[in-house]
Amino acid sequence: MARRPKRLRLVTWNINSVRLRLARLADLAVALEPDVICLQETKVTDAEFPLREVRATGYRHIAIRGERGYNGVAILSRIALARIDGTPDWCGKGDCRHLAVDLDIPGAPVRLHNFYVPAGGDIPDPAANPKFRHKLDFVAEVTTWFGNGAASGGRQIIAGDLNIAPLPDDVWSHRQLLDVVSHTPVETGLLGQWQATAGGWIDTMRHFVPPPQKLYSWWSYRNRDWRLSDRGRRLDHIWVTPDMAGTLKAGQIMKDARDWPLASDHVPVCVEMLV
DNA sequence: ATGGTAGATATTCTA
Repeated sequence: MARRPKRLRLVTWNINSVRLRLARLADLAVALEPDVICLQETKVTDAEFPLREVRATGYRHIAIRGERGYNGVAILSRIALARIDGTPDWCGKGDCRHLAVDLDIPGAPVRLHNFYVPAGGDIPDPAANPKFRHKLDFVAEVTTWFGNGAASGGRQIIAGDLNIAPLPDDVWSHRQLLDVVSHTPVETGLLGQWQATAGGWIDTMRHFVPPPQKLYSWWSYRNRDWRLSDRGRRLDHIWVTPDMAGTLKAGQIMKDARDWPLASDHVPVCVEMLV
């Protein structure tokens, strides 16, 4: 007898401090009713992670990898999950930028990766800027890892703040951002190589909203009126392996979240699948 | 060309 497909609504959100924005997380849970939420920049150690408050929003299954003050990723789920141990220590830095879990969908498991790629600093020159060097090395290492078989063996999802806006219509001005970290050709080229692993990951937001429509997920705090100037970039992504193409049902970027009280500079990105 | 804001932490770093 055929298995009844399960709705999987997945959100990725750079929350920029989970402790500061717990109320916004609860709002997100009510507004979108995601089954799984991938968070980046939780900025909290595992010992200090607000587990009780997050469980109270309805997410009983939680995987966390955090450190003090910076970085930090978490996966919150209504679906049971099993954490994947032994993922690489990217660039040997011991920082908290990647979590992988298997979602317990009976008869149809899905592996989920949550990434927070280094932002890369201000100067797009790896010789002059170690943060940019780190970013390029990080993406290259991840690409090698997936290319060497980490992506083989079934359905997988990559979600997270990849800190790269790959397409010309993923930024407010392609021409003006070619020299700006997040949209330089070396970065978009490397991201393309990563995306080409696993037989070609599907960019789910662009599956639903193809170019030349503009699509952003981040607006700087430094713009006085973010909506008026609309100088956005699409830094947050959800990719799926090609064998999941038929599961994609809807996608949306929750732009209104940028106007929430005490907003993050990133907004939630959401995809719905029937898996 | 510059500086603008935000968060965690400690008076500076990261984004």
